[in-house]
Amino acid sequence: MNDSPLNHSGDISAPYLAGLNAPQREAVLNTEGPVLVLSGAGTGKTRVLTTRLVHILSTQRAWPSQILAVTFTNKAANEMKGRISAIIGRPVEGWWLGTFHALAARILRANAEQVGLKPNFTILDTDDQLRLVKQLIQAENLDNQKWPSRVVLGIIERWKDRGLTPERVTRAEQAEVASGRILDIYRDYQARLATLNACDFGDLLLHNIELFQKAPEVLLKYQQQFKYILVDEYQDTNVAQYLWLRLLAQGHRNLCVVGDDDQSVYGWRGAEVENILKFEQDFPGAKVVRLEQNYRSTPHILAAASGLIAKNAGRLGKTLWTERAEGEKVRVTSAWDGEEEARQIGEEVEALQRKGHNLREVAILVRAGFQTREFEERFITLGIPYRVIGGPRFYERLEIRDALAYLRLVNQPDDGLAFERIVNTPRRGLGDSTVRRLHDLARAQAISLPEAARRIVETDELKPAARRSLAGLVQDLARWRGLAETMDHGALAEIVLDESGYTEMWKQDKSIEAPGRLENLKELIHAMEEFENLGGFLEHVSLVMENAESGDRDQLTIMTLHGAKGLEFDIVFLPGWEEGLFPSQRTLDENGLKGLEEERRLAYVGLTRARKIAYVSHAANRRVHNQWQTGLPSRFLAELPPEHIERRDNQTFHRGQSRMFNPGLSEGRWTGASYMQRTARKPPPTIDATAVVAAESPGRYASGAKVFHQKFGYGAVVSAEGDKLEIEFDKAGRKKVMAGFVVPAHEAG
DNA sequence: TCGAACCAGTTTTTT
DNA sequence: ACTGGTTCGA
Repeated sequence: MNDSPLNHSGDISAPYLAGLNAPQREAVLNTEGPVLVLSGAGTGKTRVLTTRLVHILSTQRAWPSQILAVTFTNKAANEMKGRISAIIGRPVEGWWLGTFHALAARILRANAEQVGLKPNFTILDTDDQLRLVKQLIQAENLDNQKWPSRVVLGIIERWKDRGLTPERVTRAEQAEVASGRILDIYRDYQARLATLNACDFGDLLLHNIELFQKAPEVLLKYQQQFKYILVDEYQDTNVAQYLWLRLLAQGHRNLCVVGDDDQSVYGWRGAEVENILKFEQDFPGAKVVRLEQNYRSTPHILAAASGLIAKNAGRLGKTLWTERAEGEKVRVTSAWDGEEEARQIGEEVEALQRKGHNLREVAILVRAGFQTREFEERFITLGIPYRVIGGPRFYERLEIRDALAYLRLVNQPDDGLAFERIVNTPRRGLGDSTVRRLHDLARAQAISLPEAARRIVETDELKPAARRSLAGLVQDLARWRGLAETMDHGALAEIVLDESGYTEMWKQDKSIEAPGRLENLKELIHAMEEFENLGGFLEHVSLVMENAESGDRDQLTIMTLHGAKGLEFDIVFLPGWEEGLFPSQRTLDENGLKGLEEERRLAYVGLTRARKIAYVSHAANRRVHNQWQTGLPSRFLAELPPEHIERRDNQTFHRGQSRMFNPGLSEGRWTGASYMQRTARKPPPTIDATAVVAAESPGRYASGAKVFHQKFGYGAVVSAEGDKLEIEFDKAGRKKVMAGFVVPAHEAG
């Protein structure tokens, strides 16, 4: 079936093709050979993806089992499933449609022995990973202060993202981090995972790759099976995922990747924009389709976003256009501090409400999680219903992880990490010293921790009390395992939590969270009932667990820019556009220009979420970690094309504002940490209009001039450079301050 | 073994 | 300011 799809006259008139524009059709109909679909924001990407799958299926090019469709998130996978089943009129069954990790896990379960795992291997959660790494750091006598487990795990994960097993980490690279000590940890870590019959998320991919290399016949089988491969959000793939795809795609070479290089915002966790940038080289003869017609935003929003992203170098380049009516310009406002910014947005939201806008269609997109607080506080006082997306997930909660640890132990008797987690929860008098003993024994005998427990209770190694207690636990576990043979897993879970005393522990607990935790445990058991067996449930938990979506009530959404990728709203507020916060100083420090470009893409993502109106704002002062900082307007503000934005400065602030915008922000004159200065501890007062007006005439502060600052009090100018003053304050010491925020001392009042 | 006292580190997040 | 982790003393 290698002739052009266009020869199939039936294709063109198929009902599912109706309403697609020309490039979209091309993306759907070019089924053979490598295809790169560059889909800008709001160009109907998901529609193209699903239609393409339906097309392949309904022209009988392949069976569902011969199509591999890969997404990053379960949400995306579920959405795709839902849309496909809506078109084909039956549930999506027998498809290979899922996340990279879920699909890789499926392949790995079927071939686990080939890479030294048992098919019932455990997939570790982040918590397990961290505890493991911490143990290894201590065992290696590495300075825990200098190398916190989170950092070490991060390094290991970045290596894994790049497909580097310990043997493949280069010398140069290992020398960079703690003279190779981290590599030792990495090696230990992998060894421990092997003995635990466990793997982490990165391993799912790496073991697949190893499997494919070790067992070419297995690879061949999958290569032949997957006639068509489809990848969503290709710009977010890391090297390991790329290698995995490349291996699988070498059979039929029908690889279609969809993505947008301008929306690559996950570099910090290993994504490589380069994957999408070099797709045409990797897959010679690749057909490139550009989806550029935007169906989402107004021309002003689109132009503002396009103008901004045009500052990035090394793009594949797209020109988004729309047939939509002009709409409104992007509104830019300023505030004295974060509180005022929240107040302004709150007022605007109320105004929108009065105009009849549904709050479901309003979102506030922030750079960092801590920014949500100010808005929450404001909305509570105003009585505006809201929801914050991105809190702790159900399966990350303490009580859920504990309960799961019990269940994992029933499912996999040698799960050492689960054992360690619950050995003294609830309290059983089995503290550090006992656990250390178990570890020693386990290491000496090369057995698992639970196995060590099973053996040690047969000896007089432990004190009678500890021995009795541990023996009780060992017996319980064995008994539960026996029950698992015959009993429904939901009922079993209840018994386990009951008999272990875990439920009782929370009933006794008088803290305010305890009732909620008991609720969650009930919910957990409820969730289990939907699964065939315990193993299936645990797999689901580690790989496929979703946040329970709160219903679509009439409430506005607060979330991070990262979280908003792929979503859209009528009205979007983008607060906190200040140097240091957005672009984030840390990204700038760590990744330089590359980091800046990623931040800019994030800004682009934010703007393009809006269908009708986008509000951008910044505050001159902001409390971060309870310290007041003075922030300059983000350079991204200066990069928005002026003809597509509308300044909506409130009157008190207007004059000071214009000063803040002007001085050559886009010239990159100021770099690094000087963008944000740490200032005093007390909150800034509301702005005094006279102060701003007074500062209007430039150059009036000569060295030595006495000035007054709202926050710092009186001081003398040390030096002045344009708008930036360095001032020796009487009380607050030497600070760098914008001229707009001081008045001559004699005018202070 | 456990609670109180102290101390460091605070972006983004999925699987 | 707050949290989570570690350390120290009872």
